[in-house]
Amino acid sequence: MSDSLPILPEPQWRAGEHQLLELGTGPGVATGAGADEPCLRADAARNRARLLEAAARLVEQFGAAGVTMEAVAAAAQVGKGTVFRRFGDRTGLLMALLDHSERKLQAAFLTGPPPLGPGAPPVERLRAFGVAVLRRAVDELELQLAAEGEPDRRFASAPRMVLSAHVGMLLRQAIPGADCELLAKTLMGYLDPALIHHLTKQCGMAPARLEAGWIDLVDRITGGAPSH
Amino acid sequence: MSDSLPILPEPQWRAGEHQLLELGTGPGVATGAGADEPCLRADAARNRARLLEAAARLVEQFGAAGVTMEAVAAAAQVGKGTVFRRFGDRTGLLMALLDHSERKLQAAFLTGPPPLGPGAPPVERLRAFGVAVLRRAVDELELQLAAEGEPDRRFASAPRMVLSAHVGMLLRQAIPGADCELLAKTLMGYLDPALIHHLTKQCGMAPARLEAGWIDLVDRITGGAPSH
DNA sequence: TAAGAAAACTGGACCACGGTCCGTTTCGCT
DNA sequence: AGCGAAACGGACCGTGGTCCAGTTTTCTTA
Repeated sequence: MSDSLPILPEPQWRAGEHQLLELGTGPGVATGAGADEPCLRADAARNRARLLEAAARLVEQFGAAGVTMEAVAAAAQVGKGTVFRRFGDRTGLLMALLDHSERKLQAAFLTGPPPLGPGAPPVERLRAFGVAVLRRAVDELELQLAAEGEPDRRFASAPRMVLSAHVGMLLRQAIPGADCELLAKTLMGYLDPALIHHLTKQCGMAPARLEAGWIDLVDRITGGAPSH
Repeated sequence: MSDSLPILPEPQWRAGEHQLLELGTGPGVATGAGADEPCLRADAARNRARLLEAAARLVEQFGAAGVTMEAVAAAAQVGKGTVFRRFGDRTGLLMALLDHSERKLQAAFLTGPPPLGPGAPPVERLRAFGVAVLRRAVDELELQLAAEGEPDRRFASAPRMVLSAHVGMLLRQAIPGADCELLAKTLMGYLDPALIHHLTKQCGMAPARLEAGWIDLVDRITGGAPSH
């Protein structure tokens, strides 16, 4: 009975998608639509590119709501099944669309210049981190919102976990005695796209106030730890 | 052309649903399936009760995923359109299902005994509040998760806003100078059902640690404000 | 380098579910 | 009883997601 099922279709979407920390290869950020797909058949890679391009076109034309799996497939002249095979589900496609700026952010705080990157004291890096995420959010808000899938996958997504781990690391440096894992989740909660959307778009709060709120929050949580 | 549309279907689902603070009528908590629908036609009220009962049955039988609008309608011997007319959408139905415990919680911290209710110092009330929400979450986790609809409605839902407002009020008492609205959202983020699910079910974190984390968080944010 | 086989990919038919619409029925009031 | 408003119910639609038969690519072997 074990030979009838062909070893599971093997979810190979996720190959090359939002990987966690694989950016020790080159000096800077990937230059956009370069060669970043390691092991993908020629036609598959081609179709993947066409799908992403089509999806991006749909986004800027009709907004995130216009990114329908069938529409993307049609626009890319590809079968619907192909879209799902490549990206798993709608959420996966949207996340792939966000992947580029995601990596840019990761590179910035992992290997970039201070105060975001290494070199500055942790509390200062924390402050810069939040501001960077907030600024990035105001651009891609719609996409980021649409990319939030089921509630239980929100926190399990690779990009979110990278950010959370980074915050946790900085917190451990700033306040070694605390439960930094939990505090990191709290800080990340402040940067939830849905919250940002709610506060800026529905409550009409100015982004500057959000940034100030982040600074204040970091200071409170780190309890006036030495910032330099 | 203006007489053809009957003045808008008038979204009267929400009548009697998760209202904000209407609980000054009785001494204690509503006794379950009592008379809490003010203005609803007889057949409508009857069907509403049948629908809720059917939905609850489905939840305990197949879990929240089993609460399909068609299944609920069928189980209640009612047309599908009726379900939508009454509850607006799936989210509305799930929220109605949670309404009861929601009101119990609200009553507890609004008019109940200290330390949750009025009478205790604000910081202490904050601590008790978080613990209460965390404890409630471990029961209804699945339902609460399922009831989270679109990301942009998460923060706009009436129950969530009530809790947030309450936390904000306590914070204003504890730390008058701060941006308490923002800090309240942060604290509420810690109590996000999706986060609780992630930490307890996916990361295997013990609820006790979450509760301790809440206490710590409150203390950090209120900056050692007098707790008595 | 050519041929053959296995693995991987493709694409569209198919399904389930959320949500809408509108003709029909029931209720509550006078 | 009669009337208008409200509620009912199920046909209908769009979309996310699955499945599998057929095709293409790549690997192996000669």
